[in-house]
Amino acid sequence: MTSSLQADPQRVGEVLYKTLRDRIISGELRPGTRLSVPALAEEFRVSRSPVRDAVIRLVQENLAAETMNRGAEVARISRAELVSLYEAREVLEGAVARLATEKYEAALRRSLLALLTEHRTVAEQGDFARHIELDAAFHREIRQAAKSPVLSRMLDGVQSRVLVAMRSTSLTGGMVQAVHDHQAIFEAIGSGDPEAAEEAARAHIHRLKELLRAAD
Amino acid sequence: MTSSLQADPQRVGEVLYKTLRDRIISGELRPGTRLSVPALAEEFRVSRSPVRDAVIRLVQENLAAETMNRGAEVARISRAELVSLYEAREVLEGAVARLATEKYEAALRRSLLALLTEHRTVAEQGDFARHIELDAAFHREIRQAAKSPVLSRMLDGVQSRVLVAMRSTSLTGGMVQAVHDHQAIFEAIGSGDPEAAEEAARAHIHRLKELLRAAD
DNA sequence: GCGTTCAACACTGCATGCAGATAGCGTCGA
DNA sequence: TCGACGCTATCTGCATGCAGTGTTGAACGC
Repeated sequence: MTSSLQADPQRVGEVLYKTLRDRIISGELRPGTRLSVPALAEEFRVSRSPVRDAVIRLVQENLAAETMNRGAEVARISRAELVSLYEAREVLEGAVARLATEKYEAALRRSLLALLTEHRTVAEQGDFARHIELDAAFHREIRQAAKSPVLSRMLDGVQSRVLVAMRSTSLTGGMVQAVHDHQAIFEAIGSGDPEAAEEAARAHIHRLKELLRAAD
Repeated sequence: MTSSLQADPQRVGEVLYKTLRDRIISGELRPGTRLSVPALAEEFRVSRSPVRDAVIRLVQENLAAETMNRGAEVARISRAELVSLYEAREVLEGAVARLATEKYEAALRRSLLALLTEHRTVAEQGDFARHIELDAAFHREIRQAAKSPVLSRMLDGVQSRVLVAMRSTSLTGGMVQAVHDHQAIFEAIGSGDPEAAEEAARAHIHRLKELLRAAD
Protein backbone atom coordinates (compact mmCIF):
# COMPACT_ATOMS: atom_id res chain seq x y z
CA MET A 1 0.00 0.00 0.00
CA THR A 2 1.45 3.35 -1.01
CA SER A 3 -0.38 6.15 0.69
CA SER A 4 0.03 9.80 0.01
CA LEU A 5 -0.96 10.31 3.63
CA GLN A 6 1.89 9.71 6.03
CA ALA A 7 -0.28 8.14 8.70
CA ASP A 8 1.25 4.79 9.49
CA PRO A 9 0.09 4.57 13.09
CA GLN A 10 -3.55 4.59 12.02
CA ARG A 11 -5.65 2.65 9.62
CA VAL A 12 -5.92 4.05 6.14
CA GLY A 13 -9.69 4.01 6.37
CA GLU A 14 -9.56 6.04 9.54
CA VAL A 15 -7.38 8.70 7.97
CA LEU A 16 -9.61 8.85 4.91
CA TYR A 17 -12.67 9.21 7.09
CA LYS A 18 -11.21 12.14 8.97
CA THR A 19 -9.92 13.75 5.80
CA LEU A 20 -13.24 13.52 3.99
CA ARG A 21 -15.05 14.67 7.10
CA ASP A 22 -12.83 17.74 7.31
CA ARG A 23 -13.37 18.51 3.66
CA ILE A 24 -17.12 18.30 4.02
CA ILE A 25 -17.19 20.45 7.15
CA SER A 26 -14.79 23.00 5.72
CA GLY A 27 -16.92 23.30 2.60
CA GLU A 28 -14.22 22.02 0.29
CA LEU A 29 -16.67 19.27 -0.64
CA ARG A 30 -19.99 20.95 -1.24
CA PRO A 31 -23.39 19.39 -0.57
CA GLY A 32 -24.44 17.21 -3.47
CA THR A 33 -20.89 16.30 -4.48
CA ARG A 34 -20.75 12.67 -5.49
CA LEU A 35 -18.49 10.53 -3.33
CA SER A 36 -17.31 8.13 -6.00
CA VAL A 37 -15.37 5.34 -4.38
CA PRO A 38 -13.11 4.57 -7.35
CA ALA A 39 -12.36 8.25 -7.93
CA LEU A 40 -11.47 8.86 -4.29
CA ALA A 41 -9.39 5.68 -4.21
CA GLU A 42 -7.35 6.95 -7.12
CA GLU A 43 -7.00 10.42 -5.65
CA PHE A 44 -5.60 9.07 -2.41
CA ARG A 45 -3.66 6.26 -4.09
CA VAL A 46 -5.32 3.53 -2.04
CA SER A 47 -7.67 0.71 -2.88
CA ARG A 48 -11.41 1.02 -2.79
CA SER A 49 -11.86 -0.87 0.50
CA PRO A 50 -10.78 1.79 2.98
CA VAL A 51 -12.54 4.45 0.92
CA ARG A 52 -15.73 2.48 1.12
CA ASP A 53 -15.29 2.13 4.88
CA ALA A 54 -14.90 5.88 5.23
CA VAL A 55 -17.97 6.63 3.13
CA ILE A 56 -20.07 4.21 5.16
CA ARG A 57 -19.12 6.05 8.31
CA LEU A 58 -19.94 9.42 6.78
CA VAL A 59 -23.35 8.13 5.75
CA GLN A 60 -23.92 6.67 9.21
CA GLU A 61 -23.50 10.08 10.78
CA ASN A 62 -25.56 11.85 8.15
CA LEU A 63 -22.73 13.82 6.61
CA ALA A 64 -23.44 11.94 3.40
CA ALA A 65 -26.57 10.41 1.93
CA GLU A 66 -26.79 7.37 -0.28
CA THR A 67 -29.24 5.97 -2.76
CA MET A 68 -29.57 2.31 -3.59
CA ASN A 69 -27.06 1.37 -6.32
CA ARG A 70 -26.10 4.98 -6.75
CA GLY A 71 -23.64 5.45 -3.95
CA ALA A 72 -23.29 8.46 -1.72
CA GLU A 73 -23.10 12.20 -2.03
CA VAL A 74 -22.32 14.92 0.46
CA ALA A 75 -25.47 15.58 2.47
CA ARG A 76 -27.78 18.37 1.46
CA ILE A 77 -29.22 19.71 4.69
CA SER A 78 -32.64 21.27 4.35
CA ARG A 79 -33.82 24.31 6.20
CA ALA A 80 -36.28 22.11 8.10
CA GLU A 81 -33.51 19.81 9.21
CA LEU A 82 -31.37 22.75 10.23
CA VAL A 83 -34.16 23.87 12.53
CA SER A 84 -34.35 20.34 13.89
CA LEU A 85 -30.61 20.44 14.52
CA TYR A 86 -31.06 23.62 16.48
CA GLU A 87 -33.87 22.13 18.51
CA ALA A 88 -31.42 19.47 19.58
CA ARG A 89 -28.57 21.87 20.01
CA GLU A 90 -30.63 24.11 22.26
CA VAL A 91 -31.17 21.50 24.93
CA LEU A 92 -27.76 19.89 24.51
CA GLU A 93 -25.88 23.16 24.95
CA GLY A 94 -28.09 23.85 27.94
CA ALA A 95 -27.19 20.50 29.45
CA VAL A 96 -23.43 20.88 29.03
CA ALA A 97 -23.53 24.41 30.40
CA ARG A 98 -25.31 23.10 33.49
CA LEU A 99 -22.87 20.21 33.92
CA ALA A 100 -19.85 22.42 33.35
CA THR A 101 -21.11 24.70 36.08
CA GLU A 102 -21.66 21.83 38.48
CA LYS A 103 -18.15 20.54 37.81
CA TYR A 104 -16.67 24.00 37.71
CA GLU A 105 -12.91 24.36 37.67
CA ALA A 106 -10.88 27.53 37.56
CA ALA A 107 -9.21 26.53 34.30
CA LEU A 108 -12.55 26.78 32.53
CA ARG A 109 -13.06 30.36 33.65
CA ARG A 110 -9.63 31.33 32.42
CA SER A 111 -9.95 29.77 28.99
CA LEU A 112 -13.47 31.10 28.45
CA LEU A 113 -12.38 34.57 29.48
CA ALA A 114 -9.47 34.50 27.06
CA LEU A 115 -11.72 33.41 24.21
CA LEU A 116 -14.32 35.99 25.11
CA THR A 117 -11.79 38.82 25.20
CA GLU A 118 -10.45 38.03 21.78
CA HIS A 119 -13.94 37.41 20.45
CA ARG A 120 -15.05 40.89 21.49
CA THR A 121 -12.20 42.49 19.58
CA VAL A 122 -12.75 40.31 16.55
CA ALA A 123 -16.46 41.04 16.49
CA GLU A 124 -15.86 44.78 16.56
CA GLN A 125 -13.35 44.48 13.75
CA GLY A 126 -15.77 42.41 11.70
CA ASP A 127 -13.49 39.41 11.11
CA PHE A 128 -16.14 36.88 10.25
CA ALA A 129 -13.91 33.84 9.73
CA ARG A 130 -12.20 34.26 13.07
CA HIS A 131 -15.59 34.88 14.67
CA ILE A 132 -16.80 31.46 13.51
CA GLU A 133 -13.71 29.84 14.99
CA LEU A 134 -13.99 31.58 18.33
CA ASP A 135 -17.70 30.88 18.54
CA ALA A 136 -17.06 27.18 18.01
CA ALA A 137 -14.13 27.21 20.44
CA PHE A 138 -16.22 28.80 23.17
CA HIS A 139 -18.89 26.11 22.96
CA ARG A 140 -16.30 23.37 22.63
CA GLU A 141 -14.58 24.50 25.80
CA ILE A 142 -17.82 24.30 27.74
CA ARG A 143 -18.78 20.88 26.48
CA GLN A 144 -15.36 19.48 27.27
CA ALA A 145 -15.67 20.82 30.81
CA ALA A 146 -19.01 19.04 31.15
CA LYS A 147 -17.16 15.71 30.95
CA SER A 148 -20.12 13.93 29.45
CA PRO A 149 -18.89 11.80 26.55
CA VAL A 150 -22.36 11.14 25.21
CA LEU A 151 -23.39 14.79 25.16
CA SER A 152 -20.05 15.83 23.70
CA ARG A 153 -20.30 13.37 20.88
CA MET A 154 -23.84 14.43 20.06
CA LEU A 155 -22.87 18.07 19.99
CA ASP A 156 -19.91 17.32 17.76
CA GLY A 157 -22.25 15.66 15.30
CA VAL A 158 -24.75 18.49 15.46
CA GLN A 159 -22.07 21.11 15.11
CA SER A 160 -20.51 19.55 12.04
CA ARG A 161 -23.83 19.33 10.26
CA VAL A 162 -24.73 22.85 11.25
CA LEU A 163 -21.52 24.08 9.66
CA VAL A 164 -22.38 22.27 6.43
CA ALA A 165 -25.88 23.67 6.38
CA MET A 166 -24.86 27.20 7.33
CA ARG A 167 -22.67 27.49 4.28
CA SER A 168 -25.82 27.32 2.18
CA THR A 169 -27.41 30.24 3.93
CA SER A 170 -26.42 33.82 4.32
CA LEU A 171 -27.88 33.95 7.79
CA THR A 172 -25.80 35.04 10.74
CA GLY A 173 -26.84 35.73 14.27
CA GLY A 174 -24.72 38.84 14.43
CA MET A 175 -21.23 38.79 15.80
CA VAL A 176 -21.73 41.40 18.47
CA GLN A 177 -24.90 39.74 19.66
CA ALA A 178 -23.05 36.42 19.86
CA VAL A 179 -20.41 37.96 22.10
CA HIS A 180 -23.15 39.42 24.26
CA ASP A 181 -24.83 36.00 24.62
CA HIS A 182 -21.53 34.32 25.38
CA GLN A 183 -20.80 36.92 28.03
CA ALA A 184 -24.08 36.02 29.73
CA ILE A 185 -23.25 32.31 29.61
CA PHE A 186 -19.78 32.99 30.97
CA GLU A 187 -21.16 34.97 33.89
CA ALA A 188 -23.79 32.37 34.68
CA ILE A 189 -21.20 29.60 34.76
CA GLY A 190 -18.88 31.74 36.84
CA SER A 191 -21.64 32.50 39.33
CA GLY A 192 -21.92 28.79 40.02
CA ASP A 193 -25.62 28.64 39.29
CA PRO A 194 -26.26 25.59 37.07
CA GLU A 195 -29.85 26.56 36.36
CA ALA A 196 -28.83 30.02 35.21
CA ALA A 197 -26.07 28.60 33.05
CA GLU A 198 -28.43 26.17 31.37
CA GLU A 199 -30.96 28.91 30.78
CA ALA A 200 -28.39 31.30 29.33
CA ALA A 201 -27.03 28.68 26.95
CA ARG A 202 -30.50 27.65 25.85
CA ALA A 203 -31.54 31.24 25.30
CA HIS A 204 -28.49 31.76 23.11
CA ILE A 205 -29.28 28.86 20.81
CA HIS A 206 -33.00 29.50 20.97
CA ARG A 207 -32.48 32.98 19.62
CA LEU A 208 -30.50 31.60 16.67
CA LYS A 209 -33.16 28.98 16.04
CA GLU A 210 -35.88 31.60 15.86
CA LEU A 211 -33.79 33.60 13.42
CA LEU A 212 -33.62 30.51 11.23
CA ARG A 213 -37.35 29.96 11.49
CA ALA A 214 -38.09 33.55 10.61
CA ALA A 215 -35.83 33.41 7.58
CA ASP A 216 -38.03 30.91 5.75
CA MET B 1 -24.72 -14.72 -3.41
CA THR B 2 -26.79 -17.21 -1.43
CA SER B 3 -28.25 -15.59 1.62
CA SER B 4 -30.13 -17.28 4.37
CA LEU B 5 -31.97 -14.01 4.79
CA GLN B 6 -34.76 -13.53 2.29
CA ALA B 7 -34.21 -9.81 1.87
CA ASP B 8 -33.71 -9.20 -1.81
CA PRO B 9 -35.03 -5.66 -1.89
CA GLN B 10 -32.28 -4.48 0.43
CA ARG B 11 -28.55 -4.68 0.51
CA VAL B 12 -27.09 -7.65 2.32
CA GLY B 13 -24.99 -5.37 4.47
CA GLU B 14 -28.06 -3.44 5.50
CA VAL B 15 -29.87 -6.58 6.58
CA LEU B 16 -26.85 -7.79 8.50
CA TYR B 17 -26.54 -4.46 10.24
CA LYS B 18 -30.13 -4.55 11.39
CA THR B 19 -29.91 -8.18 12.42
CA LEU B 20 -26.76 -7.71 14.47
CA ARG B 21 -28.18 -4.53 15.96
CA ASP B 22 -31.30 -6.38 17.06
CA ARG B 23 -29.26 -9.17 18.57
CA ILE B 24 -27.15 -6.74 20.55
CA ILE B 25 -30.14 -4.78 21.81
CA SER B 26 -32.11 -7.90 22.65
CA GLY B 27 -29.18 -9.27 24.62
CA GLU B 28 -28.70 -12.28 22.36
CA LEU B 29 -25.20 -10.95 21.77
CA ARG B 30 -23.81 -10.01 25.15
CA PRO B 31 -21.34 -7.19 25.81
CA GLY B 32 -17.81 -8.37 25.15
CA THR B 33 -18.79 -10.89 22.49
CA ARG B 34 -16.27 -10.85 19.69
CA LEU B 35 -17.69 -9.83 16.34
CA SER B 36 -15.47 -11.99 14.16
CA VAL B 37 -16.04 -11.07 10.55
CA PRO B 38 -15.17 -14.49 9.07
CA ALA B 39 -17.30 -16.29 11.65
CA LEU B 40 -20.32 -14.07 11.04
CA ALA B 41 -19.84 -14.35 7.29
CA GLU B 42 -20.02 -18.10 7.54
CA GLU B 43 -23.00 -18.02 9.87
CA PHE B 44 -25.01 -15.88 7.46
CA ARG B 45 -23.58 -17.55 4.36
CA VAL B 46 -22.33 -14.33 2.85
CA SER B 47 -18.90 -12.96 2.11
CA ARG B 48 -16.92 -10.90 4.56
CA SER B 49 -17.54 -7.58 2.79
CA PRO B 50 -21.12 -6.87 3.88
CA VAL B 51 -20.33 -8.21 7.36
CA ARG B 52 -17.48 -5.78 7.63
CA ASP B 53 -19.76 -2.95 6.51
CA ALA B 54 -22.28 -3.85 9.19
CA VAL B 55 -19.66 -4.02 11.93
CA ILE B 56 -18.27 -0.63 10.94
CA ARG B 57 -21.71 0.88 11.33
CA LEU B 58 -22.20 -0.74 14.74
CA VAL B 59 -18.87 0.66 15.88
CA GLN B 60 -19.76 4.08 14.52
CA GLU B 61 -22.83 4.24 16.73
CA ASN B 62 -21.03 2.83 19.74
CA LEU B 63 -22.90 -0.46 19.88
CA ALA B 64 -19.55 -2.13 19.31
CA ALA B 65 -15.99 -1.16 20.17
CA GLU B 66 -12.87 -2.03 18.22
CA THR B 67 -9.19 -2.25 18.94
CA MET B 68 -6.48 -1.81 16.35
CA ASN B 69 -5.83 -5.12 14.58
CA ARG B 70 -8.13 -6.91 16.97
CA GLY B 71 -11.50 -6.19 15.43
CA ALA B 72 -14.69 -5.39 17.25
CA GLU B 73 -16.68 -6.69 20.16
CA VAL B 74 -20.11 -5.85 21.48
CA ALA B 75 -19.81 -2.67 23.53
CA ARG B 76 -19.39 -2.92 27.27
CA ILE B 77 -21.16 0.11 28.66
CA SER B 78 -19.79 1.34 31.96
CA ARG B 79 -21.84 2.69 34.79
CA ALA B 80 -20.29 6.10 34.18
CA GLU B 81 -21.31 6.04 30.56
CA LEU B 82 -24.80 4.94 31.48
CA VAL B 83 -25.11 8.01 33.66
CA SER B 84 -23.86 10.09 30.75
CA LEU B 85 -26.50 8.49 28.56
CA TYR B 86 -29.14 9.50 31.05
CA GLU B 87 -27.82 13.05 31.20
CA ALA B 88 -28.44 13.22 27.49
CA ARG B 89 -31.72 11.40 27.66
CA GLU B 90 -33.03 13.74 30.31
CA VAL B 91 -32.84 16.82 28.14
CA LEU B 92 -33.75 15.03 24.93
CA GLU B 93 -36.93 13.51 26.36
CA GLY B 94 -37.74 16.94 27.75
CA ALA B 95 -37.32 18.49 24.33
CA VAL B 96 -39.52 16.00 22.49
CA ALA B 97 -42.22 16.26 25.16
CA ARG B 98 -42.24 20.01 24.68
CA LEU B 99 -42.34 19.75 20.89
CA ALA B 100 -45.03 17.07 20.97
CA THR B 101 -47.14 19.37 23.11
CA GLU B 102 -46.63 22.31 20.78
CA LYS B 103 -47.61 20.16 17.81
CA TYR B 104 -50.34 18.41 19.72
CA GLU B 105 -52.75 16.20 17.81
CA ALA B 106 -55.67 14.21 19.15
CA ALA B 107 -54.20 10.95 17.89
CA LEU B 108 -51.30 11.31 20.31
CA ARG B 109 -53.61 11.60 23.30
CA ARG B 110 -55.47 8.46 22.25
CA SER B 111 -52.40 6.32 21.72
CA LEU B 112 -50.73 7.48 24.91
CA LEU B 113 -53.90 6.84 26.88
CA ALA B 114 -54.16 3.32 25.50
CA LEU B 115 -50.56 2.57 26.39
CA LEU B 116 -50.94 4.07 29.82
CA THR B 117 -54.05 2.04 30.59
CA GLU B 118 -52.41 -1.22 29.69
CA HIS B 119 -49.23 -0.20 31.44
CA ARG B 120 -51.07 0.37 34.70
CA THR B 121 -52.53 -3.12 34.61
CA VAL B 122 -49.23 -4.68 33.64
CA ALA B 123 -47.39 -2.88 36.43
CA GLU B 124 -49.85 -4.08 39.03
CA GLN B 125 -49.52 -7.62 37.75
CA GLY B 126 -45.73 -7.40 37.83
CA ASP B 127 -45.11 -8.39 34.21
CA PHE B 128 -41.62 -6.98 33.85
CA ALA B 129 -40.97 -7.86 30.21
CA ARG B 130 -44.18 -6.23 29.03
CA HIS B 131 -43.44 -3.26 31.26
CA ILE B 132 -40.18 -2.66 29.41
CA GLU B 133 -41.99 -2.78 26.09
CA LEU B 134 -44.74 -0.40 27.16
CA ASP B 135 -42.27 1.98 28.71
CA ALA B 136 -40.31 2.13 25.47
CA ALA B 137 -43.50 2.45 23.41
CA PHE B 138 -44.72 5.38 25.50
CA HIS B 139 -41.55 7.35 24.94
CA ARG B 140 -41.38 6.35 21.29
CA GLU B 141 -44.89 7.64 20.69
CA ILE B 142 -43.99 11.02 22.13
CA ARG B 143 -40.80 11.42 20.17
CA GLN B 144 -42.53 10.50 16.94
CA ALA B 145 -45.15 13.15 17.64
CA ALA B 146 -42.38 15.70 18.12
CA LYS B 147 -41.54 15.36 14.41
CA SER B 148 -37.92 16.25 14.96
CA PRO B 149 -35.78 13.82 12.98
CA VAL B 150 -32.58 14.82 14.70
CA LEU B 151 -33.93 14.42 18.20
CA SER B 152 -35.64 11.15 17.31
CA ARG B 153 -32.49 9.67 15.92
CA MET B 154 -30.48 10.69 18.95
CA LEU B 155 -33.02 9.19 21.30
CA ASP B 156 -33.05 5.98 19.31
CA GLY B 157 -29.32 5.73 19.73
CA VAL B 158 -29.48 6.50 23.42
CA GLN B 159 -32.31 4.08 23.99
CA SER B 160 -30.57 1.18 22.29
CA ARG B 161 -27.43 1.65 24.34
CA VAL B 162 -29.42 2.04 27.52
CA LEU B 163 -31.07 -1.30 26.85
CA VAL B 164 -27.67 -2.94 26.41
CA ALA B 165 -26.33 -1.39 29.60
CA MET B 166 -29.43 -2.11 31.66
CA ARG B 167 -29.09 -5.79 31.05
CA SER B 168 -25.89 -5.70 33.08
CA THR B 169 -27.57 -4.16 36.07
CA SER B 170 -30.36 -5.30 38.30
CA LEU B 171 -31.58 -1.77 38.72
CA THR B 172 -35.16 -0.84 37.93
CA GLY B 173 -36.97 2.39 38.53
CA GLY B 174 -40.03 0.60 39.76
CA MET B 175 -42.91 -0.24 37.48
CA VAL B 176 -45.61 1.50 39.46
CA GLN B 177 -43.50 4.62 39.82
CA ALA B 178 -42.90 4.59 36.05
CA VAL B 179 -46.62 4.52 35.39
CA HIS B 180 -47.06 7.39 37.84
CA ASP B 181 -44.40 9.45 36.03
CA HIS B 182 -45.89 8.66 32.65
CA GLN B 183 -49.31 9.71 33.90
CA ALA B 184 -47.86 13.10 34.84
CA ILE B 185 -46.25 13.47 31.41
CA PHE B 186 -49.48 12.48 29.72
CA GLU B 187 -51.46 15.06 31.64
CA ALA B 188 -48.92 17.81 31.00
CA ILE B 189 -48.99 17.12 27.27
CA GLY B 190 -52.78 16.97 27.30
CA SER B 191 -53.01 20.28 29.12
CA GLY B 192 -51.20 21.93 26.24
CA ASP B 193 -48.48 23.40 28.39
CA PRO B 194 -45.14 22.77 26.67
CA GLU B 195 -43.11 23.92 29.66
CA ALA B 196 -44.94 21.59 32.00
CA ALA B 197 -44.55 18.70 29.57
CA GLU B 198 -40.82 19.28 29.29
CA GLU B 199 -40.47 19.51 33.03
CA ALA B 200 -42.48 16.34 33.64
CA ALA B 201 -40.44 14.35 31.13
CA ARG B 202 -37.17 15.65 32.51
CA ALA B 203 -38.20 14.88 36.06
CA HIS B 204 -39.03 11.32 35.03
CA ILE B 205 -35.61 10.66 33.53
CA HIS B 206 -33.84 12.68 36.18
CA ARG B 207 -35.26 10.43 38.87
CA LEU B 208 -33.97 7.35 37.05
CA LYS B 209 -30.57 8.96 36.60
CA GLU B 210 -30.28 9.67 40.31
CA LEU B 211 -31.20 6.07 41.05
CA LEU B 212 -28.32 5.01 38.84
CA ARG B 213 -25.93 7.41 40.53
CA ALA B 214 -26.95 6.20 43.97
CA ALA B 215 -26.44 2.57 42.97
CA ASP B 216 -22.70 2.96 42.55
C1' DG C 1 5.38 -27.70 39.30
C1' DC C 2 5.99 -23.22 37.06
C1' DG C 3 7.51 -19.73 33.97
C1' DT C 4 9.36 -19.00 29.15
C1' DT C 5 9.73 -19.57 24.18
C1' DC C 6 8.03 -20.41 19.96
C1' DA C 7 5.18 -22.04 16.39
C1' DA C 8 0.67 -22.68 14.43
C1' DC C 9 -3.63 -20.53 13.98
C1' DA C 10 -7.06 -17.01 13.24
C1' DC C 11 -8.23 -12.63 12.13
C1' DT C 12 -7.78 -7.88 10.60
C1' DG C 13 -7.17 -4.60 7.08
C1' DC C 14 -6.07 -3.51 2.27
C1' DA C 15 -6.26 -4.94 -2.54
C1' DT C 16 -8.71 -6.54 -6.43
C1' DG C 17 -12.11 -9.25 -9.46
C1' DC C 18 -16.65 -9.20 -11.30
C1' DA C 19 -21.83 -9.20 -12.21
C1' DG C 20 -25.60 -6.17 -12.32
C1' DA C 21 -27.44 -1.59 -12.36
C1' DT C 22 -27.60 3.29 -13.57
C1' DA C 23 -26.74 7.53 -16.02
C1' DG C 24 -25.30 9.93 -19.92
C1' DC C 25 -25.10 10.40 -24.81
C1' DG C 26 -25.46 9.71 -29.51
C1' DT C 27 -28.35 7.79 -33.15
C1' DC C 28 -32.36 7.09 -35.46
C1' DG C 29 -37.12 7.91 -36.81
C1' DA C 30 -40.90 10.95 -37.34
C1' DT D 1 -36.55 20.01 -34.48
C1' DC D 2 -37.70 16.89 -31.17
C1' DG D 3 -38.48 12.60 -28.74
C1' DA D 4 -37.61 7.47 -28.19
C1' DC D 5 -34.30 4.05 -28.12
C1' DG D 6 -30.20 1.68 -27.24
C1' DC D 7 -25.26 1.65 -26.34
C1' DT D 8 -21.34 2.51 -23.61
C1' DA D 9 -18.88 3.94 -19.71
C1' DT D 10 -18.85 4.01 -14.93
C1' DC D 11 -20.07 2.77 -10.54
C1' DT D 12 -22.00 0.06 -6.77
C1' DG D 13 -22.09 -3.93 -3.94
C1' DC D 14 -20.54 -8.64 -2.96
C1' DA D 15 -16.83 -11.99 -3.24
C1' DT D 16 -12.23 -13.32 -2.48
C1' DG D 17 -6.94 -13.12 -2.20
C1' DC D 18 -3.17 -12.09 0.80
C1' DA D 19 0.41 -10.04 3.89
C1' DG D 20 1.08 -8.62 8.52
C1' DT D 21 -0.14 -9.09 13.30
C1' DG D 22 -2.01 -10.60 17.73
C1' DT D 23 -3.26 -14.72 20.44
C1' DT D 24 -3.21 -19.23 22.05
C1' DG D 25 -1.33 -23.23 23.60
C1' DA D 26 2.11 -26.69 23.74
C1' DA D 27 6.86 -27.98 24.26
C1' DC D 28 10.78 -26.90 26.86
C1' DG D 29 14.02 -25.37 30.48
C1' DC D 30 14.54 -24.59 35.27
